[in-house]
Amino acid sequence: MARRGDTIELAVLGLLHEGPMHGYELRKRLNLMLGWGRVLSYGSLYPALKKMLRANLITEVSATTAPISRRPRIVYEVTPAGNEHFQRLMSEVGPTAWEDDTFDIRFAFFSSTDMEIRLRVLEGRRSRLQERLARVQGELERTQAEVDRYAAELQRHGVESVEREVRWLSDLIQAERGGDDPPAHRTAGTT
Amino acid sequence: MARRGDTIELAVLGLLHEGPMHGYELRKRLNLMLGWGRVLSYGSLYPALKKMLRANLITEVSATTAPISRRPRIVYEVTPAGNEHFQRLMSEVGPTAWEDDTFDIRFAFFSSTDMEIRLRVLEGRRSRLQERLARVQGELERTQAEVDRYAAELQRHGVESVEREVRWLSDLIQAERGGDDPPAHRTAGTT
DNA sequence: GTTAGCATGTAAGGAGTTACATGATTTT
DNA sequence: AAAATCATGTAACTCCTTACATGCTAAC
Repeated sequence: MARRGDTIELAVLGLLHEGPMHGYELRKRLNLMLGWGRVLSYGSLYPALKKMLRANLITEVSATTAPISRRPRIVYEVTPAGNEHFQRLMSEVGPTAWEDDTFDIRFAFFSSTDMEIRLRVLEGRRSRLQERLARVQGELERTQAEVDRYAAELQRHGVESVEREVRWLSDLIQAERGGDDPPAHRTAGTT
Repeated sequence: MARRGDTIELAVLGLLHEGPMHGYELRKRLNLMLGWGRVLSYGSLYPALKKMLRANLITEVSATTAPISRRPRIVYEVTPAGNEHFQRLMSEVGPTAWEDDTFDIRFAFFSSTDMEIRLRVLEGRRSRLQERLARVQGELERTQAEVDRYAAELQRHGVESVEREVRWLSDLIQAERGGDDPPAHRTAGTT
């Protein structure tokens, strides 16, 4: 049930979807992919991998194309169970499912799910943002007594950013619905 | 030296700058102010307040305007030591000082510091973002082999957002330098 | 041959959340 | 009088980061 810390699990399963990989590489790819927030450390990746091994979500694969002499790199592969788990995590709509990190990871691996789920995630994220927007703007109207200038500017910028993201999500939702080639540039004027 | 968890401390001191407040209210104000990221819980606020009491950064103040019958609300006030600490934290440029949360809090309390520090923080944040931008774009050129469509769209959106923030920061820096009234646009002449 | 980067791991600790526990006050 | 909200707190737990520990391989 989509606990907070399943983020790594989701990311690892998603990446391994592209093919077998070892820990070090997994970490690099991930940090590049989510380079704007926090960065993943070995201290959390390796234990997570072991845990996933034990849970039979991934298996070690003995170097297919590996030159023999290298330091024993442990290459992992998704198991069928892992795949199921991935699909389940992707489709789950727990309370934390729309938070920033979680959303980004889900989005990054959209290719590995179907449209139904993509739409659910996109729409869920959008409503969540719109709720926040409404709440903040409502509370601002009531509390507006004395607003510090800088604090106000921060608010304004925040609101603007969220509004931008809402528009972005709307475009993506339309693209999904219209069956367009996923995202990139919106072609003008289809419904 | 600006550890990660001084965030709450900074926020509390900054808010109490506006006048005495009790815990519950502190929390509400804070969550409104930083409503877009994580939300502060009692479980972290109250212990932090106690710790700050012990460190003599704040003191309990026995209800100035308080109607007597209410449940004993513990109202806090900044001490001179707390004020010094606040100023020190604000001006400190530790490795975590430019991360999202920390930056937002600092920015929100800009009114309580002087321009020199404001510029340092704004410029620091901007360079940090520009570095990230350069690094990511560099790595993208090298790794460009097969980029998944959705992953690429996420990247694009991320880059765009960061670029926007850089422009925002640049405007603010110019305003500070020019001695303009702080931010982008000014609500008619209050204060 | 020594530094830099690849590669895997562990132990300790920080920071904050959840859930629990309590009780007053205001609103319905 | 019940429900909501104000108000303060504690304990357990989760997740992650930091720092440490190790050793191989490539480049200079």
